[in-house]
Parts: sequence; C-alpha cells; structure tokens
Amino acid sequence: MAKTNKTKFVILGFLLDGSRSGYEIGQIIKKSTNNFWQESDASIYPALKLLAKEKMVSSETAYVGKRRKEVFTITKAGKKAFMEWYKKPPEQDMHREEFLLKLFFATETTKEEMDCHCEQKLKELKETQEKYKQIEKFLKKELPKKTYWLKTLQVGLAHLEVDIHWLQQQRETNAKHH
Amino acid sequence: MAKTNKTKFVILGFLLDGSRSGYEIGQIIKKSTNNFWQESDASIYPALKLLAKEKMVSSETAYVGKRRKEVFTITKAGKKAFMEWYKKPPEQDMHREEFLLKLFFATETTKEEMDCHCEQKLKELKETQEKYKQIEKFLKKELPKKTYWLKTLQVGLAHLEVDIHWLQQQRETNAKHH
DNA sequence: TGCTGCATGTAAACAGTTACATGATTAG
DNA sequence: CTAATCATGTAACTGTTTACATGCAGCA
Repeated sequence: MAKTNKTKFVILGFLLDGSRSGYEIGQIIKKSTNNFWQESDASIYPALKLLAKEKMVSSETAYVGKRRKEVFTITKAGKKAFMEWYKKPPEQDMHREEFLLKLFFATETTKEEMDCHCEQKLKELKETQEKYKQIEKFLKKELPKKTYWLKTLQVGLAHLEVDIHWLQQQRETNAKHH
Repeated sequence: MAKTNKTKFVILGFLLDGSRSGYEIGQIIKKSTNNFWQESDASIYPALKLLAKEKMVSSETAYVGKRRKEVFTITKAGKKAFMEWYKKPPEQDMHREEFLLKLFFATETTKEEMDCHCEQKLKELKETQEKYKQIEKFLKKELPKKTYWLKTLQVGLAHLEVDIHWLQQQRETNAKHH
C-alpha cells in the first residue's frame, strides 16, 4: 500500500463536490466511504498542506466566532490532477482480514474459539448492515442525486448479506453435528 | 494497520502445520491466503529473525547441495503465543478499494472512464474466479483435511460471484439506456 | 464546571514496500 | 548458455497511525 499517496485524490474528489475544511473532509469520509476507504484524522491536514503547496487547492480563512476555519477550494490544476488519477485503472489494493486469517488457521483445538469469533462477527455484521440500511434510506431521500454514493453502499450491503448468510449457515451445520 | 506485527502470527500459523523455510512460507502465503492476506517477500525474513530472538521458533541450517536453507520449527513458547493471539477477537482491518473509490466519485463527466474500469474489473474478477475454482478442486482432491483452507476460499468465491453479478447488471442497465 | 464536539495541527514510532545484492540449481 | 526458480537477506524510503498539544463553543 506504500506507492502513491491516494489521500490527496480522496480530498480532491470531495472538494469537487464543494469547498470544505479539513475537519469536514474527515467527517464526510467517515460517514460516506468508510465502507471501502478510511483515512485517519492526522492524514488529512498534511495532505491538504501539500495540495496547497502544489496549487491543487486554494484556501480561505473563515471565522466562526473566534474559531478559525480553513476552507479549501479545488483549483483548475487540482481538477486536472484528479482527472488524471481517475483515468488510470484502479490498482488492486492489498487487503487483510484477520477474521479470515483466523478461520484459515482453525483446527480441532481452536474450534471453540473460532465459533466464538464467528458469533461476534455475525453480531458486528448485522449491526453494520442495520447502519448501512439507514444510510441507504437517507441517501435515497436526502441526496437522490448521489447515485454513485448509493451504488458503493449497495455493493457493501451485498457483501454483508453474503457474509451474514455464510456465518448463519456455519452455525446451522455446527448445531446439527452436536 | 500499524498496531501489531501480525506477520509473526501468520508465520507461526504455518509453522504449526510443519517446519518450513522462509522462502517456503512466502510461497505458501501467495498460494493459500492471497485472497485475504498478503505478505511481501521482504517481510518474512526479518519477522523470522525476530521470532527466533524471542525463542518462538528454532532454526536448523540444511544444505541442498551448496545451497543453504534455514528451516524453522515452532517452539512451545511459539505455540503459546499463537494461541494467545488466536483467542483475541480479530481486529477489523482497514481496507481500501481504489475501484470503489473511483466508482464513488463517478459523475456524468467521468462515466466513460468508469465504464472502462468496470469492464477491466469484470475481466479481472472472472480470471480470479477461474483461478480460485482450480484451487478449490485441488484442495478437495489433494488436501481434503484442510477444511478451513477450503472455507476461506469459498468465502472469497462467494464475494467474487456477488461482484461479478453486480458488474454484469451494471453493464445491462447501461446498454438499455443507450 | 465539565463534557462533548468543532477545529487545526505536529512528532514519534512503526509498518510495509521496493529495490537492491548475492549466489546456487535446474530446465530448456 | 541462459532464463527461471530457489534461497536469503539488507537498506532506503514512504505511508500511516497513535499520541500529543492547543483552544473555542455549546450545553447540562
């Protein structure tokens, strides 16, 4: 995952949608792309600084009372850079799932622990599914123009369904053998 | 993904299955857990050295002709460390999918590029699916005892099916609107 | 008064990749 | 003879996270 700093393009992508502060970008990432893309808090500000240095974004200082707020706007150069990134075929990002790793290493001696992990996982997935369904409703009602935001969410939901179904099946076959 | 060096536990997991060299561990990771867990070549050797220092593994130098081969065996302490890791609930690993990120940022102006990415993705997924099906056959025939290896593979296959189905559906709706 | 959320940032530590370096063996 | 594979490792670099530091605003 070392290669290129994709954080910059995520930021540019959101700025295409409107001017935002670093904090706001962090918030919206947590709320909208969390499914398939996360950024830690500390990664946004340095990236914005870099983008400003490269003239990809311009900034304006706003004040809400005494509280400073740095609002960033994408420039022409920024739009160009975004488009260039966009055109490139997406790289296959490496991904690591500790849950599956543990499942892979499961044996007779670790079966009990694995069943416990599976129960926990099932619970988590159902919670996430509920959360995503809420967001799905919200998107359909409040942001009907963001059709692609909805699509990525629905891909996430489809994966969740598969995983939940799989875990429930495992539980059933477990019960039978008992 | 900073937290703990999970590479060590992957290695311990494979050593539980039998003594192996660093190279062999790298090979088997590529062949068996690539679906949900990757390690770069350069990560194995330093991790093994660390494990040896912590007395989690012991090593023996073997020679195949003049070629040196360092074969590692898991120790009691190593088994204990593995079990301790195993019992802990798996952490949610962050995962980044550039493909979905681009889909998320798709608009009217980027639609053509996105369609192209989708076609490419569909091709890739089908190739991967074919590969996994071959491995599935192999596991069933040659390693019937590795039931959990098979399970993780089947989870991967289920995800592939969902993604392929989704992409094909997208293509169809695209065609209709034309 | 204290807690939560808004808001911006820095520094240290670590994880992980890429590239490099070396050399033996085997199959074509 | 040459390319691929076996085999082990190091060094430099980059990305990323965690923890820290600061302070305002609103609410109970």
